[in-house]
Amino acid sequence: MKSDISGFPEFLPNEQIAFNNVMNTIKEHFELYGFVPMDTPAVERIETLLAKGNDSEIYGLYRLADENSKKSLGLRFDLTVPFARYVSSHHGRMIFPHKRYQIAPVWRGERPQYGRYRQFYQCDVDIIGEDELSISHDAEILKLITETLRDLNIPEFTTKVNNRKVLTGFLKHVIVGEHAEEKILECMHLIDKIDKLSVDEFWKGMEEFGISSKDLTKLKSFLEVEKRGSNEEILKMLKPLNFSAEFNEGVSELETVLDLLKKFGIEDRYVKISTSLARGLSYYTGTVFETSFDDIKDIGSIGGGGRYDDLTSMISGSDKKFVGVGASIGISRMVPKLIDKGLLNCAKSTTSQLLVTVQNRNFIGSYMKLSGKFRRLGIKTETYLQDKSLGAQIGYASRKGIKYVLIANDIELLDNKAIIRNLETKEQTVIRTEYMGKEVVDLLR
RNA sequence: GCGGGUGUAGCUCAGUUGGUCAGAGCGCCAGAUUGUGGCUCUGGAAGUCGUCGGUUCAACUCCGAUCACUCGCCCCA
Repeated sequence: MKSDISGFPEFLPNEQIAFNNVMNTIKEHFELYGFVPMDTPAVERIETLLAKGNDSEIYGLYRLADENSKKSLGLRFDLTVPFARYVSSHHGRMIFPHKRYQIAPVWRGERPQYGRYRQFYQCDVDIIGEDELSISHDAEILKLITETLRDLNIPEFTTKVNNRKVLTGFLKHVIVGEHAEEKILECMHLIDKIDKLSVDEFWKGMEEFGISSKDLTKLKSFLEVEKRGSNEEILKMLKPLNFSAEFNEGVSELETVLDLLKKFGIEDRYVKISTSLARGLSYYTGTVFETSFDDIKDIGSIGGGGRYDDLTSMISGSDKKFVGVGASIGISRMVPKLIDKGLLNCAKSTTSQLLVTVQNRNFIGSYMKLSGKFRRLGIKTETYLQDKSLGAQIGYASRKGIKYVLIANDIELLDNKAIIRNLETKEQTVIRTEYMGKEVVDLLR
């Protein structure tokens, strides 16, 4: 992937087609589950953005042209904050549970590097309810994400699942005193990074939270549970730990979600309990999950999400409570990687199915009319309008990946005859062009 | 925000201690092949060597500045 402006990727035609195919597949799956499209402005008020992110994440701070106005806008850095704002301003006219998806670019003011951009697409799905939302939706979202990724024909992937209450239920008991809440959050983030750190680094970091050595031993065995077997076995080991009521609730929710997934027909191999998974975002309160490729480790996660018990409180002070569960797929990171590795088909530099070649330019109108007949049959058709030899015209089709060319000289044209050549098999078929129907559509498939 | 690297044709890059060093491969265009692409062969177009300044008889080569891109860290998708 090359970008002329650092962090703002651009694709060549064949890559863009591959990217859009991925995006369309995701969109189709989201809609198959009844999620409605949603779009919001690229900018939000700075106050809204700062309610969640920090300054460095907001790429480009724009002040409105009116110098007297104190209002300033910034580019969104995710799709959740705009969604929260949207809900808090339109909830009176929305129907709950509300299911929406949004596939759109976001911008971040971070330094770019491989697999990390300043502009990238997020594919978000969320289900949001007023006051409460069945935990079945957690499983539904996981099912949707799993099926979507599965149907993308990408390499093997696994989704790690956990429940925030499992972690907080434990940590609340071992981290107490001043600033306990912040420390718990920090501690969770450290636990989340356990795979990236060395054993020494990790436990050295843990010491800073003032956890007793007895509790650290507990934590250690707890974190190692995930390495010991199947989800069922892990749950069996977690239950008797009985760290606190909240912990038990988390384990029970985790069990419910996994049980539902089984009932919903999602195979066990796609989902794996990970007791160390927390995810960075602070608003998650229950189920959390994160998906990565099994064999491609250097790009991090390709998607993730979770449950949040209070979406809009960070935006508005209203007493209304909106509970949601959502997920996001990071296609801007995933697609270029798959292209680099040759794991995504990007042989075609065109969406055309047929090229109508032009041999006698005096009949250009007839060729165009003929093209129109194919278009009305739903066949994506190009007419070759440059003054080049037939060989060059076919070469053009071949290089772009157009599978069929139509060849006809003026005599054939007047006789309502044409040759359809399949460039992959070299097969040629003579067709009649006055009344074309299903047989032509089948031929060009 | 902090710390490295690189900048020569559309792309990937080579250019020896400053002195025919402005090159190769791929791609592109044309022809061999007057209705039919990929292969092969032949020929062709294409670069103010990132930019500005300095050192020198001489700079793609050395020095400085600047811009751009890039890789790590932080953070994230």
